[in-house]
Amino acid sequence: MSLPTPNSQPSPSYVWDDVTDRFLADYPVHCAKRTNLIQQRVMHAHRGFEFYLCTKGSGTLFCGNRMFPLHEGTLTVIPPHVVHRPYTDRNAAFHRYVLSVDVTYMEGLDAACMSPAGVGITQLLTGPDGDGGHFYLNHAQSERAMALLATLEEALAHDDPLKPWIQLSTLSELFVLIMGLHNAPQSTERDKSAEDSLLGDVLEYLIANYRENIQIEDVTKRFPVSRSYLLRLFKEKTGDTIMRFVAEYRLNEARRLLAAGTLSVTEIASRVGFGDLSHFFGLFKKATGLTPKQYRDRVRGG
DNA sequence: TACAGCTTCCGCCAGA
DNA sequence: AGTCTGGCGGAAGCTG
Repeated sequence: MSLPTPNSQPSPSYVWDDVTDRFLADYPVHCAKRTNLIQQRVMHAHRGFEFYLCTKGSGTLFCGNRMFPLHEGTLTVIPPHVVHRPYTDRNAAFHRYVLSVDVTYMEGLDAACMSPAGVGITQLLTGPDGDGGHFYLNHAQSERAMALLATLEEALAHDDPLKPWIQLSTLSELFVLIMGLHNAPQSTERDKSAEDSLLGDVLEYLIANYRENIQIEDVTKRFPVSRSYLLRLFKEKTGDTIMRFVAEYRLNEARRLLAAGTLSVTEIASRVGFGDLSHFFGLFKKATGLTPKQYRDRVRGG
């Protein structure tokens, strides 16, 4: 993504999903098949890689500044510090493997194994634009990826003396599989519908302009579809309305600035696009349970 | 895809 | 001056 900071200034304050971070500190590699409803329904980021293989159902994954369709056989690589959020129908089954790998583990792999060009797996998986990747696996690739993840999940669940080796071998094969997908870029565009393309453009516009006074009318004028169609499509694909999406994005940026900088609350509200302070305070408290100043004091105090 | 009518919520303002 | 709350009108959003 091209969020302003994560990759250039990794800051603990930016990574508000510190639950995952603490978990990864204790368990650098974690893999689980999940069939429950998605719990994490806010935009978040953490310091580990996340590999997201959808095995049943459908949805959408907001990742960086892009929106990827999720359905059986899609695999998404989410690099550290990239803000993401899955959206799925709350009433339909959605199965996925979620593999998390801490950066320290990846750095260990880089130290042990470097390509002839001097490029490590961390850099390869992160990709040139820092956004990771999104792939459509064919049946054989999907079956192989699922088998690897199932083996890894099983190995991690037991105290087997071979656990580190199984971990290493399954991850290695998975990474090689992913790098093969990287080298076949045409497959990433397969099945990409006009709707997904439009939605991607809309997201790009919203993220590029979130600091401005965005109005629905400006958005609908910019894209060659009707207002009602755009609102409906956005809600259907993301689960959020356009203005809620923008508000959430602004709040995330405000949290980062509150924790990281010395700007006043008023200045931060203005910088992230909240023209109205009372509205900012209201939304912030609703999202965090704290006023902006309380949030800053708490984060910086400990 | 467009429209209309209704509900929700954003942004302006005043004030603590 | 900066932070925060609450009321109100209009814009945004939802749905048939």
